[in-house]
Amino acid sequence: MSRRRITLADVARHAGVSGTTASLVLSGRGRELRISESVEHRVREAADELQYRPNIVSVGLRTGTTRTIGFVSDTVATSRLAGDMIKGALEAARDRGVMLFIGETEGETDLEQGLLRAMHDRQVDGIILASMFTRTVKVPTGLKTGPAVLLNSVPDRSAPLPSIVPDEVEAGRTAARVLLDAGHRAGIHLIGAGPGIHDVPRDALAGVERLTGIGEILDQAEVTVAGGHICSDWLPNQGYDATCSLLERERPRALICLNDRLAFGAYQALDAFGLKVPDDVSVVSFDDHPIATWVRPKLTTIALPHYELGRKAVDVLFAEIDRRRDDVEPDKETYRIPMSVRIRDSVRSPQ
Amino acid sequence: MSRRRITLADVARHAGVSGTTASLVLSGRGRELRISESVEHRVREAADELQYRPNIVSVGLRTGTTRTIGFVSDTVATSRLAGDMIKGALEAARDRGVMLFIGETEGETDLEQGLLRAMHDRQVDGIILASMFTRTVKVPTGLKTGPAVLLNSVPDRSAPLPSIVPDEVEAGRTAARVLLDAGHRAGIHLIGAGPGIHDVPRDALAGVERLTGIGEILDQAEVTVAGGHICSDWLPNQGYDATCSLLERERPRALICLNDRLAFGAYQALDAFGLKVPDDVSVVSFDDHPIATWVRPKLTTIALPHYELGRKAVDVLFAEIDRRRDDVEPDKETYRIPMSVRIRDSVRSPQ
DNA sequence: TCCTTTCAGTTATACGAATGCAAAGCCTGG
DNA sequence: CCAGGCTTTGCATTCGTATAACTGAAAGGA
Repeated sequence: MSRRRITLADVARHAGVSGTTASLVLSGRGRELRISESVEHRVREAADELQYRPNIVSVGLRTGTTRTIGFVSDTVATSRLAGDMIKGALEAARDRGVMLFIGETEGETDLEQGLLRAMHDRQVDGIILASMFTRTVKVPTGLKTGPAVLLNSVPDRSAPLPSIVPDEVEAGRTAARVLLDAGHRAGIHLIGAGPGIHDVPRDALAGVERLTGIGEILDQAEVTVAGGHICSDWLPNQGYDATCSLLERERPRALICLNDRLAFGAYQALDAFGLKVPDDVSVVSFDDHPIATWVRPKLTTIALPHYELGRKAVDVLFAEIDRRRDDVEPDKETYRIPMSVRIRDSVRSPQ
Repeated sequence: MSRRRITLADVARHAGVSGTTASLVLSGRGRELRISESVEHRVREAADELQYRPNIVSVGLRTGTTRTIGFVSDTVATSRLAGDMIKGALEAARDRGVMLFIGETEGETDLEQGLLRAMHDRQVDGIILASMFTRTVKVPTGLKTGPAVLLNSVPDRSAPLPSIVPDEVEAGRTAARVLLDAGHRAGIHLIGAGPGIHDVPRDALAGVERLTGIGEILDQAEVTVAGGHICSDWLPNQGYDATCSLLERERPRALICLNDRLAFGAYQALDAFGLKVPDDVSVVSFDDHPIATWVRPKLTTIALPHYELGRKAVDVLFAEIDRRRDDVEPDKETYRIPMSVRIRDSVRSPQ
């Protein structure tokens, strides 16, 4: 096909110097190692002219660093959430000249192991283990060797690792404040979880934390939640069913839906009962799924910061890589990324 | 940190043979090169015991093949479409023991160039250039060097490349047949494009092809489209507006929406006018976006085969890699992946 | 004058696996 | 008992880059 790639040796020959000299110049250490200005210039010229690009595979073999990180998630396709997280990670990586391997485990341990091994075989500089919904995970052994970060999940006691999660408790507080600020004091119902703090779908750490935040603010205001309805999955039809069964019993003034898909179902149920959002019932929700702007009226929701989560994961990972290099003790902090509210048209004061 | 990786030399030493022998055995060429059974066994034992894994970076340097491919798309986050395509590609890659680099160009040529270069620097075995909506693309120079495949786009005359696209024309035919089979003969309106074959959003190849298929079948049945309404973006609010302006003028019996998000908007408009789907108006659409199963009644739609597109791209890419290796002339075929209909509850016979 | 520094690079080697070539061991037939 | 062929294994080199160690010449100091 096209002719052979240009190597460092070609550049050196073209500039009439040794490979070492060319290497020194191009890795920017020419100055400190006393390469003369003229030689430095010659080498740079030659590299430019030949369009030299270092072969990263070779550098990887020699130095052990490949400017490559792995992004392993349990599911990439389930929702666009993953997409935004990957996008954030991708951009942060690009800023550093680093490439991203991606892999998907589908929650299966052996696939996960295989993937982590495949990545280590390729000498990745670090790994991001991402989860598609916030939860506690057992850290796989394959992660304990090199630099790693948990994204959207926190480690159980098995191993300390830095982790990045959305600040769900604060999001819960925000949601409650939105309703209080609008003047709601009664008839507030939860859709998807509650009323107890542990009435959440299995492993749904986000649920627990959102409820915690909600409860905290409502308690402070001495407002009590009128009721809650747990759903096993946070999907539209469950939101619909839960809301219907609520509406058969009583007339709520406000709904806090645990995510936007539930809220979408709730909209449908309210519509079926001839109730208007926000005149009859206010709705506030979580995630800022695209559908939140598609429904009428548009949904006020507390946004998951997927993009920022992805970016932050890369930042923390590189900090971790640096501390390992410098032999500093590893990070094990949990970074909470703020979730900001998107005020739209689904909340109004009662009356 | 943990102790040094096990290398081939360790295995050889442990088995009491030379590196060559160990290499031969482990690369499966022991038989053909007549390594004795006992030695072969010893080497395998040693490799097992030490948990040897070949360092792919090294192999990459030596052989030039890294068991890695690049997946470059214009946007990964815009919709979940990308997610499914990546998922398909990922699984097909995993079946081959290959890893995937991903990158995003955001449609910018210089980012694209940088990415392609970064991938070549890492000696990828091939590249998939994916587009998030079906269109014609100018093949970037960086792709002409190595094996490459176009996904969800076709090359312009600048260079021949194999490409994978959904079979949109046939999808259009299917949509038309769905309505004809239900007995619709009049009052069929298009939302999002039409009535002319080139009344589509800029670059929306999918639009042209869907319209072609629709027109073909309706013509055969001597049915004429009652009207069409082009939308600049295929988003819910545009579907809403288009449908509202239609409903102000006349009463349609069936809508063909050019995608599910438009259909969602159409649902809202129909609802606002007090019209019921499917009793008053049938709706058929394209894509099979998750929302198609969330709306009530569920939407009959012709599904984009994202997952299959991703898989096929990897298959074709590897076929291409093989033919380059064997010096066979390159592939330049366009592979059309069938789009299958998801019959749900939004179509009923008129009357 | 002789020895030490500094300068401005170069030579040699390593990273881990693959592979062409050579050679050692074994067997068989004369 | 040995030549010659086959079988089995090892040595040395290669991929492209980084880097420790070294060198030859000039300059500086006693």
